[in-house]
Amino acid sequence: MGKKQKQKLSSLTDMEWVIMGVVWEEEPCTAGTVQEALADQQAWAYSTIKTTMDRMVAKGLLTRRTIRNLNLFSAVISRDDAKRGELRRMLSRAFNGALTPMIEFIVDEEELSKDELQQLRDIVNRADRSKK
Amino acid sequence: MGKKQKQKLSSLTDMEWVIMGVVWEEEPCTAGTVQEALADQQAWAYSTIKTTMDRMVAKGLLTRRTIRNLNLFSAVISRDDAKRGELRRMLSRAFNGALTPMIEFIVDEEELSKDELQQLRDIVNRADRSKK
DNA sequence: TTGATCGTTCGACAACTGTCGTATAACATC
DNA sequence: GATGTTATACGACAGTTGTCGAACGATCAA
Repeated sequence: MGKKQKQKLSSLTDMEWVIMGVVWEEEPCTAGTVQEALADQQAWAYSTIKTTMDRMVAKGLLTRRTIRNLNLFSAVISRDDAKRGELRRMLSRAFNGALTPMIEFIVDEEELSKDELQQLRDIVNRADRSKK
Repeated sequence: MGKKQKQKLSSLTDMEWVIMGVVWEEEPCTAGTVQEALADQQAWAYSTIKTTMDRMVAKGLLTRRTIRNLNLFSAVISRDDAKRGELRRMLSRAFNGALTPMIEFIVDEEELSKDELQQLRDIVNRADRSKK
């Protein structure tokens, strides 16, 4: 089978995004590590994080490897998978699943600075060239 | 104050999107109307829809006007508001809140057909021109 | 061996969401 | 007025998410 396994299109909750953010950087890591990494932004109790991470294992977002009494967690999905999931979810809810309507919306609803517009054009041009 | 009241960035649940979809078309309308409009796609009981719409009033997504024993609901937020909310939410979770990283991601991760790419370029060019 | 520590396990609880059923109130009709 | 049809009002329940506290097991250093 090809590279497109359509793996359940994982969608993360707010807290899951925050936790994954740390895991992607530090994996494999413990709940304690995550807590420390977040200490200055989020005042979460250890058990809050641990519970959530356990649930994430149950949901297939993380894997757990146990050494002695240490729980080392690793990500099952990549950051890009997560981004893709988020993007697709948003598209299907708000833009009928298609990309161009979204771009159109952005271009005429959001206030893009000339600068951003230029950036967009650059990106598109670049891609166009490389795709040629 | 300007036109940018930052109104709580409403984020809709799946079901709310579906219901709003009908309300935006038919408003002001009753729960029964919504149920009928969805009958061929969703097998929701009347009370499921009604309960959800009542909750949406409580959340400020809909308003209710009562005439006799009739509940007429109308949307508080526009479809564009909802789109904007969805888009922003997605951006802040997955792309650090910024647009260009997302566009970049799309361009090199998603498989855009040459066609779509051309569309994108058209849109951007058009915007660029009108903005000039 | 005895604490002090650190990590784990487990159970709890309140919101919010999806989902209904049922008991009622209003109304149109015969 | 009796009756059927509608729409409403309410309460309920399970599952998910955010959030902990407390009890308990393992480690390490004195």
